[in-house]
Amino acid sequence: MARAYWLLKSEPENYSIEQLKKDGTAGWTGVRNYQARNFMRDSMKLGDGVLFYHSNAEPTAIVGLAEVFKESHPDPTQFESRSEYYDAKSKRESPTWMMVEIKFVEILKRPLTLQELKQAKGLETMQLLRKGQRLSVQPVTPDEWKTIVKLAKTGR
DNA sequence: GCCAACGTTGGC
DNA sequence: GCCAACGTTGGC
Repeated sequence: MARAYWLLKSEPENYSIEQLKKDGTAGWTGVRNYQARNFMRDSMKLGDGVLFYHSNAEPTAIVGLAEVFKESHPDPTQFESRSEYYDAKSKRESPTWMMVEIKFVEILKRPLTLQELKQAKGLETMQLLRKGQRLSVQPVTPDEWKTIVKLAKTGR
């Protein structure tokens, strides 16, 4: 199967691309939205490309690349009663929340701000740019991926 | 199964 | 900090 592509949002105050670079890999814990979970559980495969996006940031931007390092497995924080992600209804025999792990690839030479992405040719239908789109895990098309990687390399 | 109330996300 | 958009909850 061909490599697929994704966009993951993170608030840099919570977890930034710089931190991912330091850590090398990161478990994507704490996702508590069913649609986002389904993407991680069903569709994200080893080696898939990941755009790392800083939300609630100055500026909001795609800041780096990563890839799927470990496919779907249960998010342990759902069972940790002291975690802010604790879910009392989730059972160990049938965990509600799944996660993947990602591996750092690179920090973009320059961040691609939301503003710039909105103006870029070829990204008009990108999910991230759709009004009201709040999903923290989103699919990215191969064309969008290509466009974004090229934008990051070439300046503009 | 509808839908109002409430909570969360995230750009600005 | 505001608030629009969306998801979830729970009464009926």
